[in-house]
Amino acid sequence: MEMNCSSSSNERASLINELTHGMELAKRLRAHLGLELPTETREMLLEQILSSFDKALLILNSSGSTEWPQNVVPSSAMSGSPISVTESPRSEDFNGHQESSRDFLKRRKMKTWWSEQVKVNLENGLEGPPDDGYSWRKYGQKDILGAKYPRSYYRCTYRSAQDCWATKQVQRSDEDASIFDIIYKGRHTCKMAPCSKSAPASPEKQEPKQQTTEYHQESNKILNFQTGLSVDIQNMDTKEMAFPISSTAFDRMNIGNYTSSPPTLNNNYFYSSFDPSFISPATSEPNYFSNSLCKIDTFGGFPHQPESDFADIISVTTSGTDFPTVEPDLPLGPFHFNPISPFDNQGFFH
DNA sequence: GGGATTTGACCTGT
DNA sequence: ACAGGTCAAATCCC
Repeated sequence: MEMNCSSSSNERASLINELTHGMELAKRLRAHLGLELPTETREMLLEQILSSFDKALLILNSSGSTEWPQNVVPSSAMSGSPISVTESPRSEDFNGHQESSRDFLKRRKMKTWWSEQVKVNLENGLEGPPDDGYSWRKYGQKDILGAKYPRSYYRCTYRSAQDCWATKQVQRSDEDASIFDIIYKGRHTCKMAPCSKSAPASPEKQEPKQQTTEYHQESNKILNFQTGLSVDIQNMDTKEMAFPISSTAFDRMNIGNYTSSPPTLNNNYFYSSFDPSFISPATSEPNYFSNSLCKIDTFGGFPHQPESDFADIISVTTSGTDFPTVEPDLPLGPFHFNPISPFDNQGFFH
């Protein structure tokens, strides 16, 4: 899966093709979405997915590299999206691409945490948020002042084994017990155990004394909840729709038939999905995507950073809608490390 | 018995 | 001093 600066034009063309394909997928998804999300939210999410692809194409085109295929149709012209990139407060610079891609990337590398709200269908017996595809170990629970429910703290099961420092906090919403606020900190650097593990992860017990075995029993459903289990993203904090594509949103687009992936992988998710070496022509092959993701070597160096580094929070908004987590001290964020990142292209940075 | 969870103690920042 | 976050021994569960 090595795909570095010397990637061939063909590979880049594939990347763009996949981006284009992804956009088409999003559009299809928009057409077939269920009724779980409020219409507004659903539309917003999807439009952002589309506009994000839009931006990705823009970035590719504005990379300045003449090596890039020019057959990309940037902008909404292709997506037909009624919402342009100006939708995002911080993306306005993208209009007329006044903002350089580098500047754009600079902005993107700030956030070290992100949150999302997950709504569960209590009727299904779930006591906690859905399995997000990772294996978490609970290491603490704390009553939070003014909060109705305690906050649970989780860390990656493979913290010691693989030096993976991803953590998350889960707290049930005061207003709506079916909503869980999940804050992810750090990204997974672990090469996860087989994603096939329908495993379990985060049976958040938010209500003391309540058992959550039902949650585990529902894990299979969770892994397929795109097909019906109502675990919805509600992270539509519109205060900062800066970067429309949310990993979670993207994941939930179901490229790879896996819809509950956490943002932590998302950068990898995002790009890997366009990696010709990872993706089969039929991107919808069940599990293929997920498995390939699991094998992605994530951004080097990160795992060795103390957890406290994650506290370097720049943006204070929730927003699973943001492109998540890029280490502030990483020179170029995810793009820098992603093997297929167009931004590794020398032409782009130099 | 081993891994996961619980929970009081401890640490850290404000 | 207080609240939030983490540790780690005790406990639970398979």
